[in-house]
Amino acid sequence: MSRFKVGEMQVDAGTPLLMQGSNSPQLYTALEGMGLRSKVLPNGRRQVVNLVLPGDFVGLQAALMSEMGHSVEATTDMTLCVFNRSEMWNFIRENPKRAYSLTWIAANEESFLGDALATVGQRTALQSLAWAFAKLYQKGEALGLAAGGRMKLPYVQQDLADALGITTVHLNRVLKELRDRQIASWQDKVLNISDWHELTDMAMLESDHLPTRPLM
Amino acid sequence: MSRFKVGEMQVDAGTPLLMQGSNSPQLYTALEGMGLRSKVLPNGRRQVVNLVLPGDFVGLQAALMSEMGHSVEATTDMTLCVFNRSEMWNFIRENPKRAYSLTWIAANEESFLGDALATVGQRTALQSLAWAFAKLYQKGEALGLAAGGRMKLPYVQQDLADALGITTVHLNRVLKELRDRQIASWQDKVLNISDWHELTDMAMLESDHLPTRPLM
DNA sequence: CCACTGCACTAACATAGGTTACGCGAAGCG
DNA sequence: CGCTTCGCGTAACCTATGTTAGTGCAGTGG
Repeated sequence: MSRFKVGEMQVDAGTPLLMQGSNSPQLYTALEGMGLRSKVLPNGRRQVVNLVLPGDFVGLQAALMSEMGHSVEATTDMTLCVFNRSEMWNFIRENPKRAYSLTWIAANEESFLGDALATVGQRTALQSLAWAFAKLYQKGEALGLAAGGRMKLPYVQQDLADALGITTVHLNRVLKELRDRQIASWQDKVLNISDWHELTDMAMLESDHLPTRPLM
Repeated sequence: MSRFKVGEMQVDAGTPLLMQGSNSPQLYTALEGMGLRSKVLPNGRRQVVNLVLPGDFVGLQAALMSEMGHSVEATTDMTLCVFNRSEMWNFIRENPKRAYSLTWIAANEESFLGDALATVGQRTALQSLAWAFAKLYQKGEALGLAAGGRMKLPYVQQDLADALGITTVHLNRVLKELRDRQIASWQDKVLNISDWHELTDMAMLESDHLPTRPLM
C-alpha cells in the first residue's frame, strides 16, 4: 500500500484535478474538502455527474481506460491522497483483496449513476431535489459531516442545477417550495432538513441504508 | 476459467434474469439475443438503464454488493453463459488479469452511464434519440450485428422512451422528425441510418471510436 | 371468423420547466 | 471609496414535453 501511495496534496478551491478526454498519471482519494465531477457537451451545457466527498476515490477511469469520461475539480480547498497510476497493475496483482475493493468501488459508482439516471429521467424537479438532498445528507451523516439535520454544502446553485438537469431559475422555484413547505432549506452553504420523512417520501428513496464502502 | 463457468442457458423473450433489490447466485455473459436493464421507481415509472447486447456481462452488482440496483430481462430469446457468484472471490484472487478485466468492465459501465446521464439531463429529445441511435449502431457494428447503416433493434418504443426519459408519444414525434429529415428511421424492428454524419452531429458525440472491451 | 390484445401513430390540450430580464447584497479590487 | 463581478432570488413569458384520448393494423387464440 505504501508503495502505491505517492503522497498527499493540497489544492485550492477551483483547481481542476482531472480533465475529461485527457489522461492522468495520478489518481486520488479525497481526504478533506469537497469537489465535483462533471462532463461538458460540445454545445457548452454541463452535466454534474457526481459530487466528491471525503473518502471518495477519483480517477479510476483514467487508470483503466484510455481517457477520462468527465472532469473532476475541487469546489473547496481539498487535501488529497495521491497514487501512481503506473503502479495500479502491480497493485492489483499483488493484493487481490485490494483488487476486490477497487472493483467494488466501480460497481458502487455504477449503481449510484443508475439511480441518478432514474432521477433525472423519471423524477420531477421537486422529487429530484428531494432525492439529492436526502442522498447527500445520508452520505454526509455516514462521514460525520452532517448531524441534527444540518450539513455544510459548499456548492453554488449552478452546480446542483447542472446535477439535476434543470436551470438555476427552476432550482430556485423548487427550493422555495421545499422552504415554504418546511421540509428543507439550503442557504448560506448550509443544508437544513426539517422533515426527513416527508423528504425521503417525496424523493421516493428505496433503501435508507448506505452500503459500507471499502477505503482506498 | 472453466471452473468459474457453470454452463450455458437458453431463455425465452420476456424472461427476467435478475431482479432489482434481490440477489442472485448467478452471473451471466450474453452470447446471443438482446435484453435490457431497468429500474422502476415506487411510483411505477421505469428507467431503462442500458441495453444488453451480446458480449455484455450482467450481474456484477449482485456479485459484489448486497443487492442489485436494477433488473435485467431478456427482450428476445437469449443464450447466456452462466457463472457462479460464489466463485468470484477465488476467481479474482487466482487470476489477477481477470480481476483487472472485471474492474475495467465496471469502469466502462460507469463511463457509459455518465454519458447517458448527460444525455437525459442536457440533451433535447431529438438529440437524445440521435445519441442513442448512434451509440447503438457503433456497438452493433463492432459486434457484427450492424452493417450498411442497418441494424436489428428488437425493442418496442416504450423501451427506448423509458431509456431516454420521454414518453412514447414524444418519441414518435422525434422519430418522425428524423424520418422526415431523412437522417434515420426505426421501423419493423430495424434501425436504418441514412445520414451518419448528420446523426452524430445532432447527437454531439465526442469520440467515434469504441474502447476495446475485454471479454468475460 | 370474430373478438381481443399489443403496438405504432396522431391530434388537442395542459403544464413543467426553460429563457430572458431584471433587482439586490456581498465580496473583490483598483 | 466607487466599480465590477458573482451568486441568489423573482417575474413574465415561451416551448418542449406530458396527458388524454383516440385510430388502425397485425397477431393470436377461441
